[in-house]
Amino acid sequence: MSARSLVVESMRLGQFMSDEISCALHPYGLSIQQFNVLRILRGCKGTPASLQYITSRMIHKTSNTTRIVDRLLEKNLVDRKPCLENRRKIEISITSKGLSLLTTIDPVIDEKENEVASRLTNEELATLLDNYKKLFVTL
Amino acid sequence: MSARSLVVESMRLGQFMSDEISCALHPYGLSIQQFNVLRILRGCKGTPASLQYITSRMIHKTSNTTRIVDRLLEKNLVDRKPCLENRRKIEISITSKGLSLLTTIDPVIDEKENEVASRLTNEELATLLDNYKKLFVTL
DNA sequence: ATTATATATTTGTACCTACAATAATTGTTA
DNA sequence: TAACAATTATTGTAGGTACAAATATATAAT
Repeated sequence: MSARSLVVESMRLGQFMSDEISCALHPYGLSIQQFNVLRILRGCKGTPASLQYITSRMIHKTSNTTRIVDRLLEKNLVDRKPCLENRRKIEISITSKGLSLLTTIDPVIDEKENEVASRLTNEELATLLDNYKKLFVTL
Repeated sequence: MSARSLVVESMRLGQFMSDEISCALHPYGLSIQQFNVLRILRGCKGTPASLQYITSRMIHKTSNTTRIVDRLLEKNLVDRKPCLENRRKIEISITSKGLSLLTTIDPVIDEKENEVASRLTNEELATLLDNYKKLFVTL
């Protein structure tokens, strides 16, 4: 019986977290996936990323990264150039407009994350993350 | 730092659970949401449900239940009738075809749920569910 | 070198989510 | 009762997910 609860409540919690972040991002016109891609690109510190690399770091592994990047391009938050060494690849990088948008959003997301996490003690949080690891040993 | 992990890993876990179930449902041509609606209707034990009621019991609160029910109707898994007492409402019920499909699928889902849950001891599972409750006290 | 295979991205389609607007019906109230 | 508000469901639209197929390029094999 609690096997079912585990599955259902995990999905509910994931949805809850996703809703919290989506809602905080809404005023900035970014979806959670667009935000994610921007943060991945910032983490590259200037080195442009391929679509493949971005996809590998996303939560939804089968997201269609091409189309998410399309929307970031329309807003001039990222650049897209063909890769000269390997013409199958494209090089995607965050623009200064994208970086400054992230700088604005950062504290908002940090606060939201801390607010949610504050409902658990440090010990509870550590235990929870530990149990997560046991649950998806796959991959 | 682990505040961010909490949010991100909770989303990942939710996605993982959702993928596991979706994958198990795939051979039966049902999406996880369609399956959910069928199970909600079975729980009504003959009493037809309104769209509103179904929506209130779904994981994604803003799902467009009208359109999910449309797809179940096309497959003759549910019935839809206008409600005579309140003509704004409609009455949705599961058909015998829907019930027998659920009977077929039940053991497959049970096994999947048990398989995932078996990665934790009973005590870990109880602790996990307990922490979930602390996390979404909202609503 | 030509063919086959692998890699990297794009495109297509069905379904879903989120949000807003609309329409129909019912309830309330002045 | 007429006007206004609330309830219930439907429709519209933009963005996303999942899966499969297509395209282009690169690498390997014969």
